[in-house]
Amino acid sequence: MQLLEQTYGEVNQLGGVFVNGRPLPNAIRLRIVELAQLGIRPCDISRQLRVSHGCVSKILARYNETGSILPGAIGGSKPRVTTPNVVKNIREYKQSDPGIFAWEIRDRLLADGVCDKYNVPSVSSISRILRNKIGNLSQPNQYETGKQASAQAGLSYNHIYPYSYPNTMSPTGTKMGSPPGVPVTAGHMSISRAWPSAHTVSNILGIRAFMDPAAIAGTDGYGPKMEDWSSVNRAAFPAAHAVSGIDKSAIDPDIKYAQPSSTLSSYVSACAYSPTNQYGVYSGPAGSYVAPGHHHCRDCLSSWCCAGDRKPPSPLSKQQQQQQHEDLNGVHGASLLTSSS
DNA sequence: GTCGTGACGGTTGAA
DNA sequence: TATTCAACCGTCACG
Repeated sequence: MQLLEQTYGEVNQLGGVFVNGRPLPNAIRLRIVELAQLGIRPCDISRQLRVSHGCVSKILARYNETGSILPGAIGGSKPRVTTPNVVKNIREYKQSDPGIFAWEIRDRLLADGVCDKYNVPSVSSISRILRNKIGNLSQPNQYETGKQASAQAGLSYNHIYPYSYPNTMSPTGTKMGSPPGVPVTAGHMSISRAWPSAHTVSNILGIRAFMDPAAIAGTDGYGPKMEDWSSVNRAAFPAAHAVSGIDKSAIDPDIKYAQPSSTLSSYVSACAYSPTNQYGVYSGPAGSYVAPGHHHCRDCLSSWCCAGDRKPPSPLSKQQQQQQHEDLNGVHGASLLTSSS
């Protein structure tokens, strides 16, 4: 079924081919951003590329926000927050105070700096940890009659406050009424989610090539899995990148999969579809008109890591525009981007 | 006509 | 191994 869809795709109202549930090929995503930066209106981009305007809007918004044209990481789960260290600390808290509530444990994890607000386990997770992992310490099987005190402590909050405590927690997760001045993990904003990002160095280093022609030529392009995509991000473009002084790429949590090692043949960040199907369709001059003068950081092999060197957009030459126009015509015509200058 | 947004049906992959 | 769940996707329709 899935294979069928990937093979044939679907056709939207504009006549464009897409695969439901799957991201557009990076070539098209890139083109959307390119055209937008050329001043072409989203509605025109939508028509030219035969991509729904909602999608164009979404991709552009995402690009403006994160600096990446890449889709986010599809599937999977968030990284586990119940690391051994966290469990260990929870165990200690529980041992020292068998009647401690899960939300109190959560607060203590924050206060003690074991976790920050981005990776602190939820109250329900803590409850689960207490129940499953260290329940035998102070929260024995509820069928047991012994150890009543601790067991009751464990049961009590489960019965009264099953999992959520909206009235006892501040928006920051700080327990209401906790002593003022208790540190609640500040300064982790840049960490974002613990979820690995497409914009991690490992991803960038894994870039092998920019475009998979199959991804551009037709629905075959949807075949590669998301984890095989690598960073095609704002680094390829000269537009503003940092927001509020923060390099968004650094905090962008999009993709979580490292890419196979490779070289960057162009400052246009690579888009590795599948490792076995990577061609530098966009690796050459095509990138030149995308971001004239912008080059990889040679130290990190990333075009985005050094956000500071991003340059403002430069207008295309007529020749470049002509080439781009030709490229555009091929986006949905299976002949896209075989060359550009 | 353009654009932002939410619902929807779908895919994906870790747990 | 199969299922569940929560992330994401692009399209579509609406305002």
